[in-house]
Amino acid sequence: MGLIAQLQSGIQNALEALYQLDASASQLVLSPTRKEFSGDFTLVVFPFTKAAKKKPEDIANDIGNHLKSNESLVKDFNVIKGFLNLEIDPSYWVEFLKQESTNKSFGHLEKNGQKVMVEFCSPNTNKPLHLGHIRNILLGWSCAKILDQAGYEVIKTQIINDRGIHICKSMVAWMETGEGSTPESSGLKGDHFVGKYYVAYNTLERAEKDKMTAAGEEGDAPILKKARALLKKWEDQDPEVRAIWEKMNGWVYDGFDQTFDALGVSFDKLYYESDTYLLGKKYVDQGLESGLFFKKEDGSVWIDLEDAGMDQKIVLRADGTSVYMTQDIGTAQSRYEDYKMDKLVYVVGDEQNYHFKVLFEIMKRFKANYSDGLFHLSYGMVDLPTGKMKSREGTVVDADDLIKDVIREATSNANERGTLVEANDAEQSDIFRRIGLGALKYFILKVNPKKRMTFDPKESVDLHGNTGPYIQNAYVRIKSVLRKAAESPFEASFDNYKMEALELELLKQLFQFPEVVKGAAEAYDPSSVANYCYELAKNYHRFYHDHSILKVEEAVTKKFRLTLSEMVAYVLASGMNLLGVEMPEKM
RNA sequence: GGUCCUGUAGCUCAGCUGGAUAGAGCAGCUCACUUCUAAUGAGCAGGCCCCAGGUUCGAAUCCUGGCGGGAUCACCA
Repeated sequence: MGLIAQLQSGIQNALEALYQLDASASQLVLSPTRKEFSGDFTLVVFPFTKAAKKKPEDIANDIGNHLKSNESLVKDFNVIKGFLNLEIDPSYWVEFLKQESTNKSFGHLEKNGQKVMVEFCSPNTNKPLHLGHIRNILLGWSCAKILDQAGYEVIKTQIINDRGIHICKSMVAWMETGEGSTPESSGLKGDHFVGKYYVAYNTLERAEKDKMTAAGEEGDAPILKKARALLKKWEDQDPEVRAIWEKMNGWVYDGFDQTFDALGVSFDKLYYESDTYLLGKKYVDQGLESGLFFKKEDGSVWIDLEDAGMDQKIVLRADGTSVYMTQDIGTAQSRYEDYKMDKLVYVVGDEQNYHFKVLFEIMKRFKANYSDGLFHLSYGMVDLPTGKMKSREGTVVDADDLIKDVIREATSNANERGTLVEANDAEQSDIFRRIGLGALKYFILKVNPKKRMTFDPKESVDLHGNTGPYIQNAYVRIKSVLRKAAESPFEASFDNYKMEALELELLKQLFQFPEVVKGAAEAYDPSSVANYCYELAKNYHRFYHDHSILKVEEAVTKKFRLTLSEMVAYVLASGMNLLGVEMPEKM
């Protein structure tokens, strides 16, 4: 039984013995004692005043005394107002360190036999990735890591939006103005190359439209008509068009792969919309048969969700073609056929909240096996200090540029400090990469996903304060001490060690880690892990500042502090790994 | 207009399943490197937790109603 559960059952026994009260564990608010009071865990006794018919202070004292004499864990207690502060026998914490410091799977929850699929990134293939995708990718990746560590089997996937009018626009522009150029011939990364033609298309269309307006003509620009014709040919499987489409998409995928590599992310399975966009139709037929859907006079198919507080929603056009919802129904079902997952998480921006609310309701009515496990990890838009990112105004922050910038910043910062002279170039650039990306990833993931966030490029590469590098630095400090310690090995046991306040605090924090992982997995929220890592690093920095490790005389103290440090390093690395952040050994 | 999200220090954010005197970082001002790395630590200053009611022994946290910001209410994806 865990410590908390043991305390709770002790308190239950106390309440039963003292007041014949039958309290459920959930009624027992047992929280870590606030720093300004002494004790380890605090029980709030106000809820029992009515049933026990006593003053809060008396109840707290009664329970405290009962626990002290019946629970060996509880060494002492104090009462302030209605708060019972319990002090755990310090040997418990020392024993905890002894046990868990060698546990290579500390913070890994037991396998629960469930499968979860996480969809994230899901780009269009007509332009490069930008800052918004980065938030999406980091959230999805981190979420997948957290779920994996919380005991799930995780399948990472994305749906690639590789068809539609926007792709055809890039194609038209390239066919008209590209003159056979390629990413190689132009020295551009594939996705940027194709993106260039998407921009070119928009410029062309606007120019044509302006000319038409000036001439008093109405209607669509000729180039738009060409793009539409291309889409029609694509849908009719025209081999020539398909070949160009495949070639251009191939360039884009090459480019994306480089960005994914740079970010250190990967996927287990890719779904392409060109394969899936027709999948939903058979479910429309099923829905019609079962009466879930209904047909309007024009032949379009709808579902009525008004009894669930939503509107009517179209699921098939009158001409029999799919809409977004049709595709998502089909894709979800086909994923289930592929993987039989228990849960399905979509990492998609919050502008699609309503879409997913409707989709999940439909899947529930379809009685899909995984419908209780559907979750939309919705995140807010990323703003710049100057306002919204707008592609028309050229204020979009490109993903590749951003990655380069943060690494460059980490590099120049480190060179200024000049502490890495002994490392060779390859080592150095790897360290700078870890620091730069650590800064970027932490900066984005520390914010609660639901919140719209402001991204200040200057602040994102800041290496002081509540940042990724600050946490990495705590790890590096430990590693440096451990390296030095390894030079003169010694044996000692710290069984009877008497801890300093900061040491106890660090241990209690380490103790929390599995709970943090569990909570983050339940809430699909990496920011709680980020904040935990920060608090742990902060306490370690303070400990490191106040207490020597290698310079203390007593072998017992030295051993304890080394072991404690080692475990802090392990948990920091493990926690940051959940955010997709790699730790440098030196910095 | 309906629905959903959001509002905490000058700025960026924690805390929100109700608990003790609301916390960090940045920016500003002090101080501490002959040290296991100062990418650090200690301190000062900075708050009608958007407003008004309600529930409660207790509200930043829950409820109601406002106000500000955002999204959405497409046969685009």
